[in-house]
Amino acid sequence: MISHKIVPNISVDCVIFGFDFEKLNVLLVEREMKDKKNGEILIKDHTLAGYHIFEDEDLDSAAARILKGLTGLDNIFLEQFGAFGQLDRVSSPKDKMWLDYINKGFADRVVTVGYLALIDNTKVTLTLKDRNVAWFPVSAVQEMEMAFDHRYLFHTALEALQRKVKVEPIVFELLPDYFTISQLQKVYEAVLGTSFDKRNFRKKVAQMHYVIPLRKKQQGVPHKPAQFYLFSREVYEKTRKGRISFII
Amino acid sequence: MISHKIVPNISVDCVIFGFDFEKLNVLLVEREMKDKKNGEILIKDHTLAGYHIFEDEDLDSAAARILKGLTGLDNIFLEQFGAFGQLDRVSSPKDKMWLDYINKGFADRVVTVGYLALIDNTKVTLTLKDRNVAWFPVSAVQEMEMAFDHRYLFHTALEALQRKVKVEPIVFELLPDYFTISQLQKVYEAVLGTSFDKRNFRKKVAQMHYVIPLRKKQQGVPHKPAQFYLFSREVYEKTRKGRISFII
DNA sequence: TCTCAAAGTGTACCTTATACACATAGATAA
DNA sequence: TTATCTATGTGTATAAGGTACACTTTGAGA
Repeated sequence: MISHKIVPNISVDCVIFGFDFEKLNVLLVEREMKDKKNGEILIKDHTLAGYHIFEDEDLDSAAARILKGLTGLDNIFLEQFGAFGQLDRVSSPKDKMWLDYINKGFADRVVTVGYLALIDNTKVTLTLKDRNVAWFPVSAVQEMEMAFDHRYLFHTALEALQRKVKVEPIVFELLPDYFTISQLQKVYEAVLGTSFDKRNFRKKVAQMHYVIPLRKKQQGVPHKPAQFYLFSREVYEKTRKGRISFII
Repeated sequence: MISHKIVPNISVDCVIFGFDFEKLNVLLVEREMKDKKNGEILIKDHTLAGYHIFEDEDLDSAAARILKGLTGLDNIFLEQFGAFGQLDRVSSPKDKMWLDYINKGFADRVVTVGYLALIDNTKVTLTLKDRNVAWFPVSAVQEMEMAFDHRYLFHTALEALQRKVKVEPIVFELLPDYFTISQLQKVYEAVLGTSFDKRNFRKKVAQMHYVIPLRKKQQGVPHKPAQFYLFSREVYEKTRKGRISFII
């Protein structure tokens, strides 16, 4: 195992979104610091999954490394949503105390690059069991204690996700390979915080030729079983319409 | 005048777009290095407007500083389009030689944050007169020698611009305060590399209530004088429709 | 007053968006 | 075996927006 030198003033933070067929969640790491003498809890809050980059890796690799370390998953949808370099972003008293405490040679001034990750919840739930890492509903984040500027990063990531979802077929990254139309509708609703008419939604899906029905249905559900579909990126690329319709 | 310490491994690069009522242009800086003895030209190419950030400024300020230094302009539209940290982005032989030559204490490994700037050409043409800085048609960049990974940054910026233009009213940043509908159409065409039907375009503009006709017309033109319009961000904010129409 | 050049205008057709209510399949329990 | 439950799955009418297409108008300058 090679040990890598970190770049003390550049980091990568991942906002990892997951969908549990009900709501949108985000993966957060618990941060806890106790007084060495009396065990009093001095810090207890949450951070995004992030770390400094290594001298011999590029930004995307750093993000992928962090994601793999946390979830065990490779080949995850991962995309930058911004770089953040406010002078005071790691310098609240609490955060300074934390940086002293862990003492890893990070700089006072750190520019971080934010990455947005989308993962299929069903693939990762188990892996996390015994770590200080957990899923939280996106709606809960606003009331949580967050380290550094991570609440802000989170919001920026969510906004980026909402923007992208309307323009690129990325919700599929949040679903398993096979999914039903209702599930697809629910992801859109969860991400955008809206709701759609079922019939109109299905009409739209019918025009997405890259959402392909399978010869497979749900089994064992106490109601009419739903048909499964899959997303074909190949068909998407071939049939995408470069519609120019600028905003009014 | 305070002298600032630079951060040796973080920089900001600005892709500055301008529009001359004909085509889209980009502002580039000429880079030249001559052999100290015989005067032979060893490097002659172009770079984006960029520099390392200072220890006491954030990313946005660094970009604004660079823009101001080059154009003399404040309050310019400026938006990140990505962070770039490939290991080899500043390490071609030519670029290494250049970094040795200017010898400013930059690191071998530099992460840069790309900023996209949009400016009204008419405001800046004069200021640049006697500098090694000039406008180049966007279409010419692919055949130009470019330093570092600046051609790639440029392309990424252009794509980001094309995406944003469809979704946000930012083309107005490329026009003077008063403009005609034809000029507006030409910016869209120049940015997107397409052309539109005049009547349909005007119908669209008629629905953009934030493009407001003035009691003012062109003068001295050898044809029917066009009416001037202005862009009102205030009206835009109030009347924008949050249309959700995800892509098929 | 004629010419030139770009500005400015309208209509018909097609595609997409929206609003809205009931029948269907399979599992479970009586 | 029949009834009940629950989420799936379907169609139509209207409004809004997109697209294709050709001629008239204004003012400057010759």
